[in-house]
Amino acid sequence: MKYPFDAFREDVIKKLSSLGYDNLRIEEPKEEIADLALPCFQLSRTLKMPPDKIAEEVASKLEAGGWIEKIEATRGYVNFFIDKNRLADETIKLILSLKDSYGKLDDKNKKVIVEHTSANPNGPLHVGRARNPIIGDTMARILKFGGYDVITQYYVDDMGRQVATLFWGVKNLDIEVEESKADHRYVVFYQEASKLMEKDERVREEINNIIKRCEEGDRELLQEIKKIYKPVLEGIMESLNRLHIYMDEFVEESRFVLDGSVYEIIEKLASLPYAGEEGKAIYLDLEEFGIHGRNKKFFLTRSNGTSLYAARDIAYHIWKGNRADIMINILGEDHKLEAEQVRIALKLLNEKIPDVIFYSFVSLPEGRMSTRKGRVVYLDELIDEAISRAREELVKRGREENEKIYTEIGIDAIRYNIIKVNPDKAITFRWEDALSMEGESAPFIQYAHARCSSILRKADFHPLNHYDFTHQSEIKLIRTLAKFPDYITRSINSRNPAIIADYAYRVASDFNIFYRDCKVIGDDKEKERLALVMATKQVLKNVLSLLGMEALEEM
RNA sequence: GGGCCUGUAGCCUAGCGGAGAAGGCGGCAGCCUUCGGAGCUGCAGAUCGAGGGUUCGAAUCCCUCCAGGCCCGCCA
Repeated sequence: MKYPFDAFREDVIKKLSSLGYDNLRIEEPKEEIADLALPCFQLSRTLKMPPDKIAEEVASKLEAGGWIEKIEATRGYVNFFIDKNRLADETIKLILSLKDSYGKLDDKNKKVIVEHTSANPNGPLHVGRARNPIIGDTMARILKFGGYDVITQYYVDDMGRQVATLFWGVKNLDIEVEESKADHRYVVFYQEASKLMEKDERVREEINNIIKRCEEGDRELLQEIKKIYKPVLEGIMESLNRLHIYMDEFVEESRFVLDGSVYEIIEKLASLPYAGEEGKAIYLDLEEFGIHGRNKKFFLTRSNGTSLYAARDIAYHIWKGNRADIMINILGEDHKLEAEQVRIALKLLNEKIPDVIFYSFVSLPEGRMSTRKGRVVYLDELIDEAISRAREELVKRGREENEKIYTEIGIDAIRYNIIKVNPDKAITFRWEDALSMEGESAPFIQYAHARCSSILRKADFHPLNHYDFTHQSEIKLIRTLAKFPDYITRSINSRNPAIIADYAYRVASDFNIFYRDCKVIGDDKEKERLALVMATKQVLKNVLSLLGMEALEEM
C-alpha cells in the first residue's frame, strides 16, 4: 500500500536525485513550516557556498509537480509542500474505502514472537508489573497492523523458587482465605511459606528439594505443581482479559529440561574457550564481552549439575528463534544484566538474538511495591477503582448508567495512562494520574469518537466523487489523518507503542478544533464535512483498536 | 568497586543533531440562541540537573560531576 505521504516523499527524492543529490537526509519539520525539508548546511562545505544560497539555487532549479505543490527556499532550507487539495481528496477516499485496514502496512511475511508478562504464577499481578502486558499487547497489535505475523507468548516459570514455594505452602499449610479469585487466594500461601522459609531451615530444605527434583526433570512432580499454579495463572489471565489482553501461547520452562535441550546447549557453551568451572558449576567468563567487575562470571549450572534459570532461558530463545524471524521481549529493567548475558551466549552459539523492550518500574510514593511488605496496589484493585470512577463520571454528567460503557471507559483509561509514557521512564503510581479522564487520556479520545458518531447519527452521508476542503482546521485534521501510516512505521521501528498513544491524542485534538470551527450539519459544506467526520471516526477506531481500547458510539 | 536507565515550567510528559523547546494537569481570565462542555480560547509559568567539549548548528552526541531508579546470587 502506498499512502499519499509516501508518494510525496518519493517525489521529493526523485526531484533531488534529478539534480544529482542522492542519499541526503530529508527531514520532516513542524507542520506549520513545511511538509518536508532539505537542510543545506552540510552541503555548504563541499559546495563552498553559503547554505541559503544553495537552498535558493536548488529551489530555483526544481519545479513543482506530482505530489509537490510548492518548493521554497527559506533560511538555508529547501522546503517542500504537499499538494493539499490532492492530499485531502485522496486521503478521505482512501480511508473511506480501506476502512478498518486504513493505516495498515504491506505484509512483511515475517513471523514475530512477542513475549510479554511472563510473571511467576505465584500471586496476582500488581500495578508495578502491569506495564509489561500493556506494552506487550499494544506492541503486538501495532506489529500486526504493520504487516507482521505476530504471536504472543507467556513464558511460564514452572520450576523456579517462587512456584516451588507456592507449591510447598499449598501442600503444607492450612489457611482459611475468603478470596474467591485463585491468584488472590493462593498468594497468601506463598507469603506464609516465604516467611516460614526464612526462619525455618527445614522448610527451606524441603523447598530446595522440590526445586532440585524439578531441575532433574521429575515429570510427576512438575505435573503436581502445575495443578497448583494453573489456577493462579488463570487468575492472572482473567485480570489481563479484563484489559483486553489475550495470550496466544504459554511455554513452560520445564520443557527445556524435559527435552534435554538445556543440557545440549550447556555442553556446547562449556566447550567454548570462555567457559570455566568452579567446583562443578559451569560458567562463561564475559570479561571480553564488556561485562566487568565481579559479575563477569555467568553461571549456567549449579555444582550439583542442574541448570540455572538463565541457561533455560537460552534454550527457550533458541527454540523461539527457530519459530520466528523476529523475537521481541518485554522485560523489567531489573532483567537487563541477565538479558545481556543471554544475548552474548546466543551470539556465541550463532543463534538469533531477541530485541528487548525494557520498562522502568512503577513504584508507589512510599517506595517500591512489595507484596511481602503489603505495599502493593493489585491490578484488580486498580481496575475496579477505575470502573467505579468512570461510573461516577457518567453520573456526574447526567448520562445513562450503562455498565458496558463505564466498564470500558475505566479499563481503557488504565491502558492509556500506562501506555502513553515511554517505557524507559520510571512511573510513580498516583491514583489521580492512573485514573485521569481528561486532557491526555482515553476518554478524551473516545469522546471525540462518540462525537463523530453522534453527528453521523443525525445526518445521511453520501460519498462524493471529489472532496474539496478549504478551512485550515479541516486541512490540519486531514493532514493528521494522512500521517497515520507514518506513525505506525515510527512506532515499529523504534519499538515504542507510546508513539501511537500520542497519535491518537493528536487526532482527537485536531478533531475538536475542527468541531469548534466548522459546523457540519446544515452547512453548505455538509457533504464534505460529513465525509471528514466519517474518516476521522474511522481513524480513531483504528488507532483505538491498536491501543486495545474500544471505540464507543456513546459515552 | 563495576554497569545500565532517567533528570525538560509547581506537577506529569513529548521532542533525542537542524528553523521562536510542544502538550496535559494545576493556577488565573473567558466560551453553552450551533451538530455531546470528558470540550474550546487566552494569560502566567523553562538558565532543557550542573559544568566542560565536539559541531556551521546541541535538550538531543562526547567527557566530568550531582540527584533519583535498577542491576551486579551456583535466585528467578
